[in-house]
Amino acid sequence: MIDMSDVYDKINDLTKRRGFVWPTSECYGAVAGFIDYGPLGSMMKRRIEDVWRSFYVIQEGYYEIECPTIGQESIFIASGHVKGFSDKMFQCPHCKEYLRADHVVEGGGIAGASTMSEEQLSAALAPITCPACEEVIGTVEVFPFNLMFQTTIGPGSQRSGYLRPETAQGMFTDFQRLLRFYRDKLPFGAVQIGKSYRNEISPRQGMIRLREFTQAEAEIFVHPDEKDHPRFARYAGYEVPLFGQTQQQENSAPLVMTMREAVDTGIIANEYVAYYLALTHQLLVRIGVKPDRLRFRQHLPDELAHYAEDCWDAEVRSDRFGWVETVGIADRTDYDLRAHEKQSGQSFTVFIQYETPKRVQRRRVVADMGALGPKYRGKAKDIADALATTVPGPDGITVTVGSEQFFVPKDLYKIIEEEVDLPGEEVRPHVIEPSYGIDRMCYAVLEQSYDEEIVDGEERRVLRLPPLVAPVQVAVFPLMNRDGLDSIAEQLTHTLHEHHILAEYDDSGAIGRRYRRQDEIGTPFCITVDYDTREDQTVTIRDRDSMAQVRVPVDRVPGIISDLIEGKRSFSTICP
RNA sequence: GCAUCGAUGGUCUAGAGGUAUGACUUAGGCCUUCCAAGCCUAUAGCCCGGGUUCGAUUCCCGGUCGAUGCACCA
Repeated sequence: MIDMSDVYDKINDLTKRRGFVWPTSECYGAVAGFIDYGPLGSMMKRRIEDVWRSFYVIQEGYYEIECPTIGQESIFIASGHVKGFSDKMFQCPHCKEYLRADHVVEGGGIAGASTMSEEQLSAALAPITCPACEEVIGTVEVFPFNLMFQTTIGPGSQRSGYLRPETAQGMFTDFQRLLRFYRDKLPFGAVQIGKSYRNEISPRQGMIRLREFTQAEAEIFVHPDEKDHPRFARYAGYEVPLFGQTQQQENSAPLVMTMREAVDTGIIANEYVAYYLALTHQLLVRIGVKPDRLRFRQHLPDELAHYAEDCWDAEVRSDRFGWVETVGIADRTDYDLRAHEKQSGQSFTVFIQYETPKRVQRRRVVADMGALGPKYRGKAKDIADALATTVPGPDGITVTVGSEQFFVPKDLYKIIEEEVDLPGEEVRPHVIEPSYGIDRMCYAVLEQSYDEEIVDGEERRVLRLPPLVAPVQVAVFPLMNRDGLDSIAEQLTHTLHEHHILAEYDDSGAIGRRYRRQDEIGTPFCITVDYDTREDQTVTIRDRDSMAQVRVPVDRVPGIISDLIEGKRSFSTICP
């Protein structure tokens, strides 16, 4: 009935007009890839983040941390972003087009381009024709384009720093502190909501692809051999549409199945990943994503990061952009902790006690320091340490210390065979990472909430936002701004504020106009003070979606509105 | 980043080498006893920089932003 084909344009228009999202620093000309959240957008975004917190922090018990958005170079050397987050590019000398060197080389029929050096790529490109202008490329320089914003820390040192391309690294670099905080037990998790930065080459698509964006990420550290979620029962029967590798390859529809089935049949790698798929589904639906516009797509083997065991994207279908990746849920194994261990030289393991100590046979090489000392002098200690980690030969042991080799005859050490009780072992946890793009969630919610209908021959624009995320929670109107109705309405507004409800008072213009104003920004309920209020202390509550009204005593309003916002009851169950 | 097209009050829009039309919105007032009613009044605009010109919002060049395609990215 209503043409929704250019919903994106309508959303863009509405969000600009009504203060949800603005182009940034417009007075100097906006910059692509950056946006400002206006008053209502900031409020809505905050509410969405708070729903996220209610799941991850309150329900799951993973506390939130807050790390700097600028990180020193070592972090991103370890994470692989310094090296791996850059594309090797070149500029076609003829048409000035910037192109991915490896893609063009592969397109030219040469295999293995992804592992080539810049020089090799440059050489390989020379005889290939440019896919943009079809000229033979010829001599060209291949250069790395890193998606990270680089900066320097401090005035003199010129120490290199980067704006973080994801919030995740903070949870990894704080691993040992977090482990202690959670009293040395697995599993535990920490989350972070904050800004991340990627210097996209050509961002478009409004809120979908930004150079500065908000992520909400959880890093859950689990025992590598225990990927059964302790509270899996919560979501075992929860059904989710799964667009697995097989369905994608066979071009078939997503399978709807319970998480129990998905894990048992091996479609999802383990209970942890399945658990957060289901949780994500529940979360996205709660903020206003329609279930029929939501699916979980598994990464195909060639797009799966080499270290990841399994990865699923929650995709939300947009009228304008198709299926948009909005959340990524990955089992990253111990890749990140291992990388930081290597880069920092620190330990990123957890000591796990066995239930009963393990009795093991152990053979130790113990040096006779009384003999080694006089013989090797200053090097005796190093030699003894080296002995401890070697396997003895029949007559002695040859050890390497520094660049020197020493043959240590067998009478200078003793071999001790012993049985010892091992109380436990050092384990490097695996990481389960649900990573949410908050801006994309905001856009999805706006797009899917947008509706138009004809009421009495007039178009009504309404954002059918869930009350939980609507920026303004309730509006209060006096039917007439006189006869004392206005002061009663103002008083009610104050009372609502005292109940921590964001209520907006409006007495300007006809009552119908005021309803429509609130409809357009998604305010779920409007309260009207009329002449009856003066007689019997009742007001009407009007529901945004049905436009229906019920009359209730004014002193019950705060309680009813709170219940409606929190979803403890629905509008249709309100009785006078 | 390349190519094409575009940019006029908050929004939509008319327009011409001589500072701009109309509607909606917003604000104030009148009116109005529940869904953008009516009347009066007001606020508010030619994307930025340079060039041509007596004069440029209009023509030219460059930039910014946006749309589309390519490329890139997720």
